[in-house]
Amino acid sequence: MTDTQVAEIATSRRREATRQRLLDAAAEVFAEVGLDAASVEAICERAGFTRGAFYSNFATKDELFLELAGRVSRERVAVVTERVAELARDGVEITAQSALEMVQLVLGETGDDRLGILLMSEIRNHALRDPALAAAHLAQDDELRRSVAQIIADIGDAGGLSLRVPPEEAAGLMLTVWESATVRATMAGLDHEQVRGLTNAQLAGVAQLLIEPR
Amino acid sequence: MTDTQVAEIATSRRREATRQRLLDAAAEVFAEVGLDAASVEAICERAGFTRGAFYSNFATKDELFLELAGRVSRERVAVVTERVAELARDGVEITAQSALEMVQLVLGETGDDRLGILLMSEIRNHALRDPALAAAHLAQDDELRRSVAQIIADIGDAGGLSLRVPPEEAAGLMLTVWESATVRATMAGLDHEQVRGLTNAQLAGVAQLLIEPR
DNA sequence: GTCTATAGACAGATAGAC
DNA sequence: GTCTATCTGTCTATAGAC
Repeated sequence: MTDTQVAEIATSRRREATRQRLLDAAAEVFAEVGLDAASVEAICERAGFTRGAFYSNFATKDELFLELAGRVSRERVAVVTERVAELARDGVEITAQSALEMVQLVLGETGDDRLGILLMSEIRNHALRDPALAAAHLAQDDELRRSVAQIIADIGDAGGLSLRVPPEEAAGLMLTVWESATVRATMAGLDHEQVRGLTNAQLAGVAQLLIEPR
Repeated sequence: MTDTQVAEIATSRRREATRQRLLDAAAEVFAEVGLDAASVEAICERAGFTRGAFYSNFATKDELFLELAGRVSRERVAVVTERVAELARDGVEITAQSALEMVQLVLGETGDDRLGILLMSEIRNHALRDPALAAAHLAQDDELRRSVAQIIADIGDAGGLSLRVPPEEAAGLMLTVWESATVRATMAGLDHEQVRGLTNAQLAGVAQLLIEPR
């Protein structure tokens, strides 16, 4: 390996760190004031850089937002798929009233924080007007649904309970209710724990609806 | 009545018309580009006024947005409550498979257009960061839910079918699914009819879940 | 010493408010 | 139509990592 290659790696390491810090700062600022109201200046200030660093790393604010949106969605999917993996690893062992278990598994520690909720809302809002963003958003949403569907199917098999709709539909409904509940609770000004409690309750109710009564 | 009084009424009439035109124009522009990106200039141009007229009627852009948000929510509620009234007037007459009827009644012709969807998303997004807007939004949402719950209860009584959850909960779920479906379909770039079709299908599915199997 | 990521000033454009 | 504030994106000099 030549000296220049070593240098390149070192610099790109530093560069990558700068990128990440800018993305983290942007996430905060976007969540606080929204994409449009967030100035590049404010993002840089939060990250501890000046605008030179910004434009050295991103062509425009939109480009940064796009990358951030992707990151957020991927993280969301990752958390849930991790749960699927856990489930498969430990071997599922669920009893009759697994409605609540299902709930816990779907959102588990995913107790999305306020920042995450605000960011998702911001992304959704912009996706309604930006076809490219919309496509990416919908694709990642589908992936999330498939992951949740997998969990639900596994639980159904293991617990010996039958669902009134296919796992995919059940997953879609659960996710819809989950999002709606978190947004409403956050809007009502509740704190993290309360948001989670309310969301759990809502999800438990839907889970009961989804289970075939015997 | 004196001449000045007549003049005053005429003036306030004209003023009111100006306000409404500004609000209509703002609704369009906000839906198109979002609250922040919508310049007062653009709103005035759309309405056929100059900025002078704007600041004569509204103190700030935010004030106008607040008023518009209220108007949009009230309209939404009005459409649904009107349906409740119709229902009571005509006398309900629904048969076994009233799942779809329920759907039709809930959204009926409410096939919210693209503009309405974008506006609601914009309002929701801002309500997450503005407590005052959030309170108003949640209150109107509750009112809407109560109206729908009323419809559902009526249908339940008339059709002799029992629901697996209280009407309020059923209404909440239907509305959640309704909103989610319209947003997703709109995001996918579907046209008005397709959005409605997809939303109807989703709602029909949920209605089936809500009905007690016999 | 070289190289480049970053700082910070700068220009052009456009916003809101009156 | 004006005035002030602010924002974006560019450009150049430099600090600091190798």
